[in-house]
Amino acid sequence: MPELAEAEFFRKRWDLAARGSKISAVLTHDRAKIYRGTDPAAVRRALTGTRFLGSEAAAKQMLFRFSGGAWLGVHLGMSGELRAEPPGYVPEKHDHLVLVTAKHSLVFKDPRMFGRVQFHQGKSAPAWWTKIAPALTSDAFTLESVSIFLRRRARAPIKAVLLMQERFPGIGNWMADEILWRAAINPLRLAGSLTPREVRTLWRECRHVARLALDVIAGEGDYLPPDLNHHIPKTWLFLHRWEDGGLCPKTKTPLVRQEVGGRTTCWSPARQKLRPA
DNA sequence: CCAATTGTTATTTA
DNA sequence: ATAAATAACAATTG
Repeated sequence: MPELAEAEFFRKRWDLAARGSKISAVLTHDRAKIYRGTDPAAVRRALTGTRFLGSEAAAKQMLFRFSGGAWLGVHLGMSGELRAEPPGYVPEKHDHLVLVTAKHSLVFKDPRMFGRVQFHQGKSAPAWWTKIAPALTSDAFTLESVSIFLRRRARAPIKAVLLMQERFPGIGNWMADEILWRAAINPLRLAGSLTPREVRTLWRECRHVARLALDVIAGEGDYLPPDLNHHIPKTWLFLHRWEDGGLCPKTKTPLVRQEVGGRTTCWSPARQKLRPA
């Protein structure tokens, strides 16, 4: 489920519920694959008794910071979610990690277990966090960096290239389709075939969709929408991409679905032509 | 039983 | 050797 805006949504859920609180207990499903490379017993030991100091989201990941130099990383994979439950919550089958505070139980649920928990103890943030590419909304995400990247991936479909996290951190399947639809670029076009004008439009729409998605899905300030898709406007491709007989919100013509870059891709043939106009 | 799912990574192919 | 395509991972749902 989660792409960049969803990661921010779930981060805020834990943060607004329990930032500043003491962790009184940590519950783990020790056999769960989300702990690959991490020892759940060590996480329990290290976090119990600490205070939850703050958090950040970047790309599709979240970093939670605790007193004593403890850092908890969460990647939600395909089916992960974070919730804040009342105290006394009893973990269910797929609740692989629960941080207990006086007022809430912070739950990480992930049925498919493509998600991941990482842990680090130290003064500064761990390398697996700091090496994440600069955010789409930051000044470091430049037109030139996109242009160079597209040239290096010239023979791959642009849809597949947008999914590459080392240049487009946090873009997943639906965001890639939304960006290409807004930019009026066919997902099958090879990255190296885009005109300089198209590359600029694509770059601008990456930033635009990232900003819109963050505002609409994760809210602003201390406001958190009641659920992920609560405020998504009908004008977005997002709300029509899985409908049977779905229509393009801009052209009112039928949408098409086809596998591109290994993912089911939705686009509007009337708007996104194979040959540039 | 078959196919599907908003992700990542190892392996295979070109 | 490099880059792109494919399979695999796991669980659930239709």
